[in-house]
Amino acid sequence: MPRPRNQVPDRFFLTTAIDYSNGDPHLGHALEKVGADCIARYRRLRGNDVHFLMGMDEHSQSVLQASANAGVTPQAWVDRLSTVFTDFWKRLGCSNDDWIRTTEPRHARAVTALLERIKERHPDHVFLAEYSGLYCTGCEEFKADAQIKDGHCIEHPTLELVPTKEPNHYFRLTAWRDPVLQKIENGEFLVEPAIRRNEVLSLLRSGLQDISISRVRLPWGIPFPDDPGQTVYVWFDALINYLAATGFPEAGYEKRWPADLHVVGKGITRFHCIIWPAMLLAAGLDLPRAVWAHGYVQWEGSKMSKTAGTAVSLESAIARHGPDALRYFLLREIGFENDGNFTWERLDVRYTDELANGYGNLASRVLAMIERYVGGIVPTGVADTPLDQEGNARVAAYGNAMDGNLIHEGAQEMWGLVSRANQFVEETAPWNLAKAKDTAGLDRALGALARALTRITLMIHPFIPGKAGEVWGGLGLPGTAADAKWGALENPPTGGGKVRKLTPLFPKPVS
RNA sequence: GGCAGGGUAGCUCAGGUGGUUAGAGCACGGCACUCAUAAUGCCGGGGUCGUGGGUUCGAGUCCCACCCCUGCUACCA
Repeated sequence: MPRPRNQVPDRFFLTTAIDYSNGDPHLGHALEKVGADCIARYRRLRGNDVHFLMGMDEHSQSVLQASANAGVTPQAWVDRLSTVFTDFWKRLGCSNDDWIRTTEPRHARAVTALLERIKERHPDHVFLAEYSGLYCTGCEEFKADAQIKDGHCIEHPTLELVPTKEPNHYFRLTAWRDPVLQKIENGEFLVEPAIRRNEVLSLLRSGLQDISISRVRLPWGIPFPDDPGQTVYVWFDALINYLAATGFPEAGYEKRWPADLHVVGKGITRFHCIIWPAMLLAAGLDLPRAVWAHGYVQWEGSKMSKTAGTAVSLESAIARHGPDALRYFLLREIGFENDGNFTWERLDVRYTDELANGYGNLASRVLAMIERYVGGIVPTGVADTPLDQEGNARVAAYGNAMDGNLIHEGAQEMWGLVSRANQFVEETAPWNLAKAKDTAGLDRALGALARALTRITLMIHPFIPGKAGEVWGGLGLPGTAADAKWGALENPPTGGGKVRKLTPLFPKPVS
């Protein structure tokens, strides 16, 4: 399959879905942010000029209602949530370059400009029509089928739903079905993984309807151009954040647009893979190169969303073993493709087994042997040991996997090298070399182990940037792991650094 | 209902176009080692490959039926 995003190797504009501000962040939000951050960090390692965007979706009826329930103004409500979200993402080590909020002026400007641009190019693609639906007087909004049970609103089963019509502005989505379909089919616009691509394709093939893009009676939104009585429907509004963050419509936005990758949840592919590209085509703008739709975090096999999400708070999940451990768990156990289960037991197992006994212990034993047997200076030497050879193969396979956003497979390659490094320790038995005063043998073995640990550290850095950074320092390497480039992974620095022993990176809880 | 994906060791999963004793990691049992966070390495036990038929010299791998799970099925985001 062609990968057009690699046509521009230097620049990489990466986004996550903007989070909906109707409640506190949970593990599901965290998976997406951490996964995208892992990709962003990997891309920097690859040498791309990464621009990483995250943000908040702050309009809509639900936000208005949530703020009313809390007894505060909508603005105060979203201000607070924006802070809560950014604090969590900072604690989890997210390296986003920008944080956009749909209540910002730069966003409203872009929404208005995009609508104007569509109307200019295709005057009949934005038009007025009647929207009819079932209106709940309790919620003061139209209800979708999924929100209706036995002919009544789920929230207000005692009230009658009122069939209502209102004039809405519509977008002629149907006109763009074939162009969007074609761009997905020919690989110009990638929808990944394949299961999501198939879903989107079948949706497109089964036909589309024009969509309503405005709402009356909803003050909490962006005013619809030339129609002060209506606001822009929240989804039409929200998608444009990716473009707004490039500075659109101001000159210079083309330096960032199009996005190279939109990371989203599997539930919102039709907005990102059908409606959004249609909007862009109508406005004569380039499509993003790719959308990656990840799965969900589940709890005991069922959805962990707003309702069930209270089972595990993000706060407690971070507190268990620290932010790096949670990042690692989400990416390793849950993965970035299928759904996965969160359980405390699995979190503990991954932590103890892979981080403490695996990576942490390897770092600990390598640094200790360098300290004890060769005076704490990393030996220089020729990278021709079996461990170096294994490293070459693992690094190459890691790169292939990570290039395709298969971060789960990337992690597997990294673990393959950890395993081989531990074997290498047993094979060379440096403690015996030391007894035999075989300094050449010690240099050769410990030099190879230092190079392997350097490679492992760089490969694991996108997953656990904090702890990997500590090991980088422990190896006495120049600069930081975050600034290191691919060359350091292919040909790790050949020694000379002064090691520094570390306190255990992943202490085991005493129990 | 329709479309799509899946049901393989206790757990999480690998197993292109059918072919020697079905694999990995974790968990479990034994042995070895001591540099390391009682860590690591080696060996081993453990599976009627959802069910029932069929094609074939031979099927986890193809065909049919059935059971179960998951996702999508268009304006909650």
